Amino acid sequence: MEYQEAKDKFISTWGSLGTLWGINKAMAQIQSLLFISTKALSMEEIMEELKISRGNTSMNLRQLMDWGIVTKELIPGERKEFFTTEKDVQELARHIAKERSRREIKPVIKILKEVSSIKDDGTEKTKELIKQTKALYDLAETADAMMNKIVNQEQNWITKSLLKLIK
Amino acid sequence: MEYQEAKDKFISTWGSLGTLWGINKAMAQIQSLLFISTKALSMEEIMEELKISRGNTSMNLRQLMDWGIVTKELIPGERKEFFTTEKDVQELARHIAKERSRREIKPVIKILKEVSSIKDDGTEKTKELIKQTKALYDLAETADAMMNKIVNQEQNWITKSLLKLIK
DNA sequence: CTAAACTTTCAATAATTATTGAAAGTTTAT
DNA sequence: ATAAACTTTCAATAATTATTGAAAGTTTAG
Repeated sequence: MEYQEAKDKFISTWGSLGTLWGINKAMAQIQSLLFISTKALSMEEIMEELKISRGNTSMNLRQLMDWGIVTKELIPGERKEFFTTEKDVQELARHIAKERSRREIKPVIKILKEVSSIKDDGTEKTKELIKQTKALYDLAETADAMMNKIVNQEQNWITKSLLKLIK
Repeated sequence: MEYQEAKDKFISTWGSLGTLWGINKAMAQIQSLLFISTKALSMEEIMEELKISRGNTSMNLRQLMDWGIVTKELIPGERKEFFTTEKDVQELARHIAKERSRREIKPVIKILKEVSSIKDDGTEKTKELIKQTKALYDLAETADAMMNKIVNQEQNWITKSLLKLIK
């Protein structure tokens, strides 16, 4: 496999994975492109490379910046803006996990808490609703806390101990 | 908040969360409904409750069965089929994690391995592609292994206790 | 200040994905 | 074997989501 084929394969795979995780294709592809680029890219270069429109590029770059994984870089003497993504995978994972927790998991946990706190009127169906949503609440809380803990630790400590556990 | 409101809130929240995770709305809603139901439900009851068509119900029940989180239950003397979901949240999480790993994560890991194994032609861009996809590969492998480990903990615990009992 | 260079916005449109419902298929009771 | 009870399939359609491109907005050089 040559460079170009490998590059295209990577970008399209990452793009389709993004879709499954609630991130749209263009957004995931722009991030992939930046991730393997050796230099910051301009909007023009991104459009050209991925064959997407100016508007699409602009909107998705903004979203990536909102997620905190892409940053503008001003190059002296250049009028246009250049973009780079976080290059360290650990840091990237940390950002993504943090955002997903904030945007998706936390709001669900809040609803689960509300639902599991309704007053028990003694009927079987109410008892079941309370019991099951309480169990989900506990699971979601634990999973969320665990994810944040893992993702916020210093790389080596956690990787080492987990690798020990796994192996 | 009364029972009906809490129930609706739970089903719609869970439904919209599903969408974010690559599971469609109807599928997530059917699972939620079964999750808080005190008894197995027929297709008729599910359609009625969620206001969805017969075809939609049938297709999504099948998908849920493919995921291994819903099962058919035959009730003696009844001609129609009844459905239940896994009621234990740990077991549910285990199933979902296992399926996601198999369907989404493993295939991506495979591509990452391929891409990161292209021959190094000495150019900077090839070196960068190899370096970055290799880093992602390591991260994905670790994360996947970790997830499976965590999610299988409960089972291991149970397995261990059972083994003790048997021996 | 003005014009060129560049970015953002957003209504229109395209692409994708979910849903319906009726016909075809299957199973079971008699 | 047949008819009723039930489930599945799938082409048509609806709903949702992504993308375009041109107009409006912004910044900077001169």
